[in-house]
Amino acid sequence: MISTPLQQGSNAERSRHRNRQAVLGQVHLAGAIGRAEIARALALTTQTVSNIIAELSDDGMLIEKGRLSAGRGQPAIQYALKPEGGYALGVEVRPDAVFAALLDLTGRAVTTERVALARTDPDIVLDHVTAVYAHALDQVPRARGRMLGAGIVMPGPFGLTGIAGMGTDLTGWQEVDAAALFSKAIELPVVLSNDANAAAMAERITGAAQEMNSYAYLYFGAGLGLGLIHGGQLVRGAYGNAGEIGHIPVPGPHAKLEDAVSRQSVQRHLLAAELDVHDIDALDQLFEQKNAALMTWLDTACDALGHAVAIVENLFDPQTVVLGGAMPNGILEHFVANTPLPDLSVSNRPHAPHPRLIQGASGRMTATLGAAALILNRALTAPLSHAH
Amino acid sequence: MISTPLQQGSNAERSRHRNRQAVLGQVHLAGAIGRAEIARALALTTQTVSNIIAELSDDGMLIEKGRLSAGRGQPAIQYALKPEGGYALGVEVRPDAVFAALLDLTGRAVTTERVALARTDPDIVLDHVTAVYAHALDQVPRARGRMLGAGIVMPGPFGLTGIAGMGTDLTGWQEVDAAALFSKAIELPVVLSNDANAAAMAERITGAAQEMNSYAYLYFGAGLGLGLIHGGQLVRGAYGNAGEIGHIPVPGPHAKLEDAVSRQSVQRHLLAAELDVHDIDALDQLFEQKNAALMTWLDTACDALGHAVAIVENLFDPQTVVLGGAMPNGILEHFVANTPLPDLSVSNRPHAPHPRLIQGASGRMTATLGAAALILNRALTAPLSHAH
DNA sequence: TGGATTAACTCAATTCAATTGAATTATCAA
DNA sequence: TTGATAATTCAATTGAATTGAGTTAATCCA
Repeated sequence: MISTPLQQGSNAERSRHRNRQAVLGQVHLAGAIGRAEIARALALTTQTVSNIIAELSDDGMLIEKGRLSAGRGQPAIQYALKPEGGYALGVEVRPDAVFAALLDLTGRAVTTERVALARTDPDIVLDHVTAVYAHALDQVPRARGRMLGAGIVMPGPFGLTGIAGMGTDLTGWQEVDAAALFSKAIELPVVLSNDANAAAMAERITGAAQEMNSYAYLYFGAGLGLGLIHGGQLVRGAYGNAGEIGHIPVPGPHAKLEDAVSRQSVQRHLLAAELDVHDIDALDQLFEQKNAALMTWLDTACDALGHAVAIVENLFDPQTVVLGGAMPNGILEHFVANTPLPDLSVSNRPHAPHPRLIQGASGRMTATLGAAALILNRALTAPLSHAH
Repeated sequence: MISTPLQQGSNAERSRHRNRQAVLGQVHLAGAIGRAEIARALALTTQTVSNIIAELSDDGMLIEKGRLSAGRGQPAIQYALKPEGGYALGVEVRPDAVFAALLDLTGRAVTTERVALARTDPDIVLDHVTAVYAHALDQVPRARGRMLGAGIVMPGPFGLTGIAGMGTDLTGWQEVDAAALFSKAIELPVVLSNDANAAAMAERITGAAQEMNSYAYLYFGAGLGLGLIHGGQLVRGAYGNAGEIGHIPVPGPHAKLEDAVSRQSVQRHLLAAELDVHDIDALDQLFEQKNAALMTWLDTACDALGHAVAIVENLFDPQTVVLGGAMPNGILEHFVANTPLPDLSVSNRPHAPHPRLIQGASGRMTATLGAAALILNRALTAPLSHAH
């Protein structure tokens, strides 16, 4: 589970690979863009970008979008990502179900699926994931042969740690190389991640943080998770377990953060008021009804969330903090509007270019889509070089 | 103050630059190493590495160290960094003084200096820094023309933030482009950073974390700071203010972390016991005497530090946490030995390859040396590419 | 002791992917 | 209509890597 990131030298082939990624990234960022502009952004010559664009068009990853006239000079031919140019599979393995989504190159979900899971042994899970993948390819035959890879979300933390066995992790997966197993089963490059990290990446590909390179993401899952993006890449930590913010002790009535802010927390709180709430829709209904028990929970949760924001801001100094996850949209909105933003923070600046707290994606599929986004990000982002 | 990291494409020249960095990095890491081994580590051909080594030797950055026989085959000629091959200036600007150090390519300090500072206006500071630099070059004439750059540490946070004006930041610097001013004054590439981030990098270049790519560093300065290294690079945050861990509220008797763990904290505590302690040596003496007031402070401080470790471990999942800064060595040792390591942490793993908490550099010059290390790291580390 | 084996190293030729420079095209502005 | 501007293309060049065929210096083993 230790990721030993290969320190690699560069040669012509690897340079071209990097430049292709960077060009795709610029196209993705701009939506539609001309070659000369890409060349300026990447400090390459227009000739080079022309060659790369021709190659990418040949590969079916780009389409022409006509010319855009901007003042004097010949109008630039605009290029955009061709949605059918590549696909990423996103899979989320939960204790009771497997979720899957197939995203096209632009990040749009072309098919999604959920299958129930009776047991979580590796064999069973691998079978289901393989089946789900096969089914997705049947649904979208044009994706065959154009798969970029699969992002797979599993409940963290990975490996044996002090917060394992807290109920969220899967039995039977503690000591196996999950990425290798999946990769062998579905014959695709696989990126493994926890829910929060994946969801964080989704915001960069399709969501609220597309123009941002450094941001933090607070994810409502069973617990509370954190995803960190720095320099356009996920900060995964040495063993892939970065972002376990839920287990941090906080001042206040609760022992740790996710006792105050999480789906489990609200369920427990509502149960004490004799309300047995199991899914997002039921929660949404209570929220629409302004249910008193829910409202008191929200108050404490907002305070605790403010605390989480304080920690994250002071530790990472992000451009913004995105709030998302498996919660009703209305409740996310409520959090964004009512979480007290700490004064004592490096992010409390007078002319901040971004709001300190913004709303991200919501709903059941958030992490599943994020899983696929991990793959898309790899295709669309070149690791940035420190300019000198 | 916003760092917009340039997304750059690659070409032959930039590839070579990257490969030179990577080769130097391998040599630095190994101490002495042969070309074929470097080639394997970087996935380059031996011929390429041969060419680069020849170039670097011509440039005076490497020296031959004889042959090392290792089993069969022709013994490899070993290469090592040539100390005189390059120099980095480290400068720390404090409210009352400017510290400077000149490090050679291997990270050894060849000259250090301290000059008192009456005022901290940019003009005054720039004059002093320029003078200190000139003096360093006089002391070490061979460094002339071989300067790689200057790392400059100033009290953070940079820019206008919610924790500005807390007494640590410098007056007159809030709204200037400090890096540009320094760079113009001393005519060197400049990297700006706060004390904790710089000190963190020092551990990677010369200290306790040379083989690590992902670790956290807790720094005792006036307050308590955090430095994060991920993938061999500093996590600076969007505005360069990442790591302000001291301002985080913690459970316990103190409002925020650095009320319990910092130089100011211990000074305040000792003052209540009628002990006026101003420098590290005096503190060390008290520690040697097992002074009762100091010991009670240490007890609370250890608990608070354990809390900081819990946060850092769960948020970053680092290989280790390094403890260092402007404290007597004995006290750092005490902290490393007595800080309670939280059970509820992703770093609490059964077969951890590294201790969870280790001791880093201590003493007054820690951040100054770290400042120079920022420059050396740039020369010795190529940004890592995610292998595919 | 001496040949086989192994691995590091060198030289020359080749290849890849960038840059350079000159020419062409399409639009805007006067 | 004409000149300026900027995007684009084509052909030649360059820089830095790889490839492939030797050469050298050590260990292993008969």
